[in-house]
Amino acid sequence: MSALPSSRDKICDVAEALFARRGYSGVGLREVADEVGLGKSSLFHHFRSKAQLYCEVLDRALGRIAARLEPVLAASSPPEQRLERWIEVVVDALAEQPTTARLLLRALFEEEQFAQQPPPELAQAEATLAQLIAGLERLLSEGVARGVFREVSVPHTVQSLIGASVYHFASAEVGERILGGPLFGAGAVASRRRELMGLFLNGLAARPGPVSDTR
Amino acid sequence: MSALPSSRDKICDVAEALFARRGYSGVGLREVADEVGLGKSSLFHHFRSKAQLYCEVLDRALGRIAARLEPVLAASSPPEQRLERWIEVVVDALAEQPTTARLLLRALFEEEQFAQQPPPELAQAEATLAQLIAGLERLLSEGVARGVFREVSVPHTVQSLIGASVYHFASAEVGERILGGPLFGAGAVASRRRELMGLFLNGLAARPGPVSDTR
DNA sequence: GTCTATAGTGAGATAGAC
DNA sequence: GTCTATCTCACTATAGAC
Repeated sequence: MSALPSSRDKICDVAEALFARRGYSGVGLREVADEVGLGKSSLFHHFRSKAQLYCEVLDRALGRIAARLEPVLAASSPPEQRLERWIEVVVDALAEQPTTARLLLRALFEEEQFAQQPPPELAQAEATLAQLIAGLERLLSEGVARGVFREVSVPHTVQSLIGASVYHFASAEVGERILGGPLFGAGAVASRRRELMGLFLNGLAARPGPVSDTR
Repeated sequence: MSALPSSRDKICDVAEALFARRGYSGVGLREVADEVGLGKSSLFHHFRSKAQLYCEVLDRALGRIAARLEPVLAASSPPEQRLERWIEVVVDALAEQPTTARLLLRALFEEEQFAQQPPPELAQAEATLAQLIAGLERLLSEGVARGVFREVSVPHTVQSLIGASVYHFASAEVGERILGGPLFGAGAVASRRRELMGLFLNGLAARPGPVSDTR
């Protein structure tokens, strides 16, 4: 499917890269059009407005993550294994498409821009996000209820997981300076997976002692 | 000191709030001037350009954090206690000035805007940040060396600490929906402190078992 | 130190030919 | 479905009176 990308898809791809780099207000449609190889006005045949284009790009990116997380959140394996898989899938998804983390982290800040007249696509993106969060909350609550996790605050743990995973891959030059190398290299990504699993599985483990690797 | 804020300070205060909310490109000097109660042109008597104003605002915010963290990073207490203090100070600093976290997290993304002609104030902000990170790395390395922390990757742990603390207070509506209440209320802030300490002290604790609260 | 006026540029969006 | 031309508006920044 989709062997030949339509103009619409090409516009979205280009816009996603630009929005991720410079944010909503930092990107001009002129720049998008030029990079796609179209005139500026042609964009308005595919999208009603810049806001709609942005929200569609955002929804696409969230949808990609949601699609990969769905099987993890629906699984019936024990919570600590599901959390391990969650971290693995999220890290891999963010690492494969370097634009995603920045786009999503920026989206936190840009929602205000659409507070007045939110395009319908925004509501869909928000619904997707709400579903993702609810799934993660269920996973954590179950772990706490079963006594395999400490009695942490589930919402705060969700925040920490999002922060530690999304921020890292969005941190660009600052992150590369801290790591002393590229964020998206295979080695760095594998390290991130390992470190996040270690931090959260040990950090959430119920009193007796740290959780040993289950594999 | 500074009982009477100068125009310069007022401009910085207003600009900080706006930059935090809408980012560099999302803010017009017109809006800043109106809110300060000045004409647009008057801003240029205090700042050479919008870029310089932004970088000065950023440096100010970073300086506030650095000033509070300095004694923590210079202390000679054991690493796990210093980490506890680090979390406490960072959470309190971010909580007291709600604009700070958003401004700093956004700054990650906006550095590219000044890549061509970076104002001198930007270099100072970067130096301050580098110092902060170096101090945190020292703290963690020492903990690992003494065997009180697991053999984690120090740079990755720095990233996780930044992500989990800064992201949280920058997460705005998304975070409030997850928490089910305000981010900056006294209770929520205390919870955040507690949860972060629990996560990181347990998550970093060396093999035998979780760290007990030292107070 | 603040103002008005304005230069000069580029933005998002529309109309209508092809 | 893409184009050219154009509208309207906002932006950063400057010049110069007060």
